[in-house]
Amino acid sequence: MHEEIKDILKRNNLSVTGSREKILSLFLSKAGALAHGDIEKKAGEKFDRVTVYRTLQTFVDKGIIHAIPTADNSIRYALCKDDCSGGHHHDHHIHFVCNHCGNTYCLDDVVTPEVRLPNGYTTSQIEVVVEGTCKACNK
Amino acid sequence: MHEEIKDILKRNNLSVTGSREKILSLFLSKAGALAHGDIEKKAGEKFDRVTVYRTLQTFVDKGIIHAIPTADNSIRYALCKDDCSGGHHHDHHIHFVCNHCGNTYCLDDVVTPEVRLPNGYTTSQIEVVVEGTCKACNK
DNA sequence: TAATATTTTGCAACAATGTTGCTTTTTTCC
DNA sequence: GGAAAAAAGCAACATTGTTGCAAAATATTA
Ligand SMILES: [Mn+2]
Ligand SMILES: [Mn+2]
Ligand SMILES: [Zn+2]
Ligand SMILES: [Zn+2]
Repeated sequence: MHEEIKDILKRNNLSVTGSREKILSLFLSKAGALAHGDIEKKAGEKFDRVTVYRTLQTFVDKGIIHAIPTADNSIRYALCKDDCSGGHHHDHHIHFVCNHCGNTYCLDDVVTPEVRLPNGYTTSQIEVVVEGTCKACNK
Repeated sequence: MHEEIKDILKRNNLSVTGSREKILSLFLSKAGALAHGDIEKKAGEKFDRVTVYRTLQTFVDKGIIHAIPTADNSIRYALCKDDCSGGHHHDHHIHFVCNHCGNTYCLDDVVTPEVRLPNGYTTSQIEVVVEGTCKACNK
């Protein structure tokens, strides 16, 4: 596990530092997405608030994580699939926010649907966020 | 025009006040959505910042406007169609953010697409935000 | 219309979130 | 191990959002 983290950092030409290891480990040990606040709380005792911001920004720039926009206006982040490396994001999946447990998941197998726009509009990206009750909470 | 504003407020059991008239007029005179910041700037000389927040919240509660989540995490608001009144929102349209002019539009004629979720998930709401270049900017 | 009850506003104070410059520390590379 | 480069910490600040309360405006009733 620990080696995997170093691998990810090196693969992205990032130096291996405590905060990066810590924050990356948070993502790897959690299925869903993490809100900025969660990360700050869990990493914040050991690392400065500013460092958390800069680390997350670095990870987004490198294509290691991606931001998920939600209705309550609190950014969440989740790990990208491997083919996002290099600063270009290719996340063609949708996101699911559970109103019951509050978790946010990447539904990697659900492809973003086609959207027929009126004439004149051109598309560069489509974001789909579904709200509802997740698998675990429906049991 | 001014009578229309009063009508909307009265229909929603809201008392007619300066800030509500002003903010509502901003929405009626603009095709697209307004960011909170825009509203604060345009209404802020005359009204307190807190009043702007409370007015927008009131409008959302009443179903006069709805919030649009965007990737840059700045809430935008747009007028609801008439059938939203009463605090229940029924906005089954998608939103379009133009990367060129920065405007955000409700595409009222584009119905939210069906999304096939994995077994176990249940849906209560679907948000679709498309980014690209708008009609006006493509000309 | 005037008096009263209700609602809204502004203000102040505060909390939370995000940003920047600069110095010190850590990491990388030779 | 030492030099160069990168990251972290710190402090200060800016922006955004929230709350309680007194004053003002609006609605209601007589
Ligand atoms: Mn995702
Ligand atoms: Mn809309
Ligand atoms: Zn759940
Ligand atoms: Zn445009």
